[in-house]
Amino acid sequence: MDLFAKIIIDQDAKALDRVFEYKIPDDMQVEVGERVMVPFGARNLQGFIVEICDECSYDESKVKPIASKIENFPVIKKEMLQLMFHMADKLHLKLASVLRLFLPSEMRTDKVKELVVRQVRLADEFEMPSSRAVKQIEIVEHLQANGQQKFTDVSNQFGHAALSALVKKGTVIVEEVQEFRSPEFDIIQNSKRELTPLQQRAVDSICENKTYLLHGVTGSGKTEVYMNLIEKQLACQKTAVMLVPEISLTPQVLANFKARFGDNVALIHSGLSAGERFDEWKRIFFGQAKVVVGARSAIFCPLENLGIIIIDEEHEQSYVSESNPRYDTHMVAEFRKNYNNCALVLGSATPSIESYAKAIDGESQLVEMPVRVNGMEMPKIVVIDMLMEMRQGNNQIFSIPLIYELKSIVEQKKQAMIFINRRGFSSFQRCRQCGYVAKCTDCDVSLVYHRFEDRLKCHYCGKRYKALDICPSCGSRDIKQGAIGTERVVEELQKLVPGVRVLRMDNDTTSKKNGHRQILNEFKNTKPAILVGTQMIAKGHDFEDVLLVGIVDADQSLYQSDFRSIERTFQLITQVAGRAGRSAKQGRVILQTYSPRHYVYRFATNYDYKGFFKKEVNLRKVTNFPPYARIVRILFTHENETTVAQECKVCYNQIQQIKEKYPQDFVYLDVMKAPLNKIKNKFRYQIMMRFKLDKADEIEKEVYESVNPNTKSSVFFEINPNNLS
DNA sequence: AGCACGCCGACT
DNA sequence: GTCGGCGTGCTC
Repeated sequence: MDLFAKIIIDQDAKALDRVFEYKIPDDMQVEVGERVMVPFGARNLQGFIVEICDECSYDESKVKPIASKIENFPVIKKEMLQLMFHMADKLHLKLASVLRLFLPSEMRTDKVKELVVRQVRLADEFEMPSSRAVKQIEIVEHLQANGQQKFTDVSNQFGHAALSALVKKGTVIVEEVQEFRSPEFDIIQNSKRELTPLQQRAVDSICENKTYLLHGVTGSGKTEVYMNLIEKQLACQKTAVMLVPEISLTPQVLANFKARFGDNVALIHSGLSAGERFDEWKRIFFGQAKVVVGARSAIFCPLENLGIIIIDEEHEQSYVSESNPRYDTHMVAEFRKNYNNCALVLGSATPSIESYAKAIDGESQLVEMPVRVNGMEMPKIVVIDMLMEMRQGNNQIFSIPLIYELKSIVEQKKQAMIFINRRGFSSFQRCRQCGYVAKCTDCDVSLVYHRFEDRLKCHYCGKRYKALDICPSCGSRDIKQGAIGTERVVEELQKLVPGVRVLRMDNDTTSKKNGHRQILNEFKNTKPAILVGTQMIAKGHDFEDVLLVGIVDADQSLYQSDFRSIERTFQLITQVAGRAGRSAKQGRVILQTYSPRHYVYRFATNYDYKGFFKKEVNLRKVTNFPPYARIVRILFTHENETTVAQECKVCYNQIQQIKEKYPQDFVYLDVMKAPLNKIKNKFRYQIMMRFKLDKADEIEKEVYESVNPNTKSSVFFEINPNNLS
């Protein structure tokens, strides 16, 4: 009987986003998940088998046979196939574009790369070639000196003829070997430590196949808890994935895991070369690596028999992919947890409002670690009112108290960090006399200043306002758009605090290879020293001699046009503060702000997460924002502006009809140009909507289905987007 | 996506 | 006459 295969063509095009049916040749054995070549129109394309059946639903006379297999095993495992359908359905992504997330790019680029490498080595016993065969002798000597080599390398270096002659004689043996390049890492000793009772309790309470929220203050030793949980799983023959924000995957962290888990661990991070990445993937795929530690995309690793999934710093927005295909790591982790019937641990010192709300509602289990391992107090945070500083005649970046503290640090030959809060590129307008910042009357988020139009705009509803020239609150004309660059801060510091080494760490200085490590090493060995940097200094570096942390302009993240901006500010302060006083001496944090009375600073300085959560979650409830509402953004892009605008409008009209069906649920619906109206010569228009949760799934589904799949524009869906652009 | 088919303008 | 522009439509 004839067999047929349903195949997804590996092309990222809307028109091909469905299964195509092919006949399986009688002499071909295939399985679901395998990668094959198929004739497609005039071409031969790669495809993935997603189903095998004994009849076909397409006109049988038009069905072509599969041309050939690419590997002889399924590259996409069953779980991932289900995940593909799940993601494509929930996030409205193209099937092929989801599949591409599951495979290292090396497998697609360059026609087809082999999973195994042909290697040559000398036979155990052989006769030396005759003295006339110069090339052959060279090869034998080369192999004697260097051991096993790649077939292609030897053949390129010494010529194919000589090598195959040796193979024919049996002098050289060809083998197909998995060759793994292992990534470089610092060698350190296994730092396994005795657990504190609190850590032990956390480890013990995470034992079921549930979702856990591990809320542990900075310095409470969450990493040690994770490592113990992973060891527990390894002991019962299970595997583990641990996700860490890319920015935290420092050489030190990687070395720690390597020291603890040795060859059992595969590390996936952006510093790997393409080849190394592919090799790590192979080790995972074939079961040699049982633990995977990596950034966001590691959630797609082909581990089988998962026992635990850990998402460290779960509140980090980098867990939401912002380029296509857009996905949310939490959602994928939840799927894999259910499929493998294993535990999912979300860890953070400052959980996202959404995750903490779930724990409070009993959807996940809350595990708390409220005390630091070394029993130290959290550093004291001092709030400096920059408006007051200005009124007293200080117009500089640094407040008098901060300069004073910095000088004192230099005298003591200790260290300090200066954190520059710089998020995104959008800027707000602020009155320098009273601290007033303009907000949208409809959305309760800060307005973004658009220099080009000299207007203020709300990025949630598109409402436009006149730019400020007189402050509506105090009548002053002293209004500024403020964002401070790292270079300027360094310059100022060198002027104000002479005789100290000032190091800078930001995207510019860390872009070259190992830049990150170099700067941190230099900082470590220089005293006194000041390290100036952006987000990347906020994460997990422990320097014993850092006794002071300065936060230059905390408000930068507070007045982003984003409903999560207040929460993010709280998270940043807590994290940055955690850098000070990691050793015996208590640290100090100086926080400069123009809005000293904002509630976020009150809660942050008291390290009162729960108080902050209560206040914030209540605000979200009253103003109808997540987790009490859902925001959906549909983005249309096309090179022809009339086309996008028109197609977007048509879609909007459709959704307006849905809105009429659910008048109680819609809080907001509008069409507008996207904040970034044109990118790479493509115009961007968007529909923004917000509706209450009760019927959110139902409404969302109707909204998805109302979008015409045949538009010329590309259409992207985003749910509760982080930043709008 | 990419390739064929097809229907209009300007060139050896 | 025909070469070639890129709009439209199809690929199991």
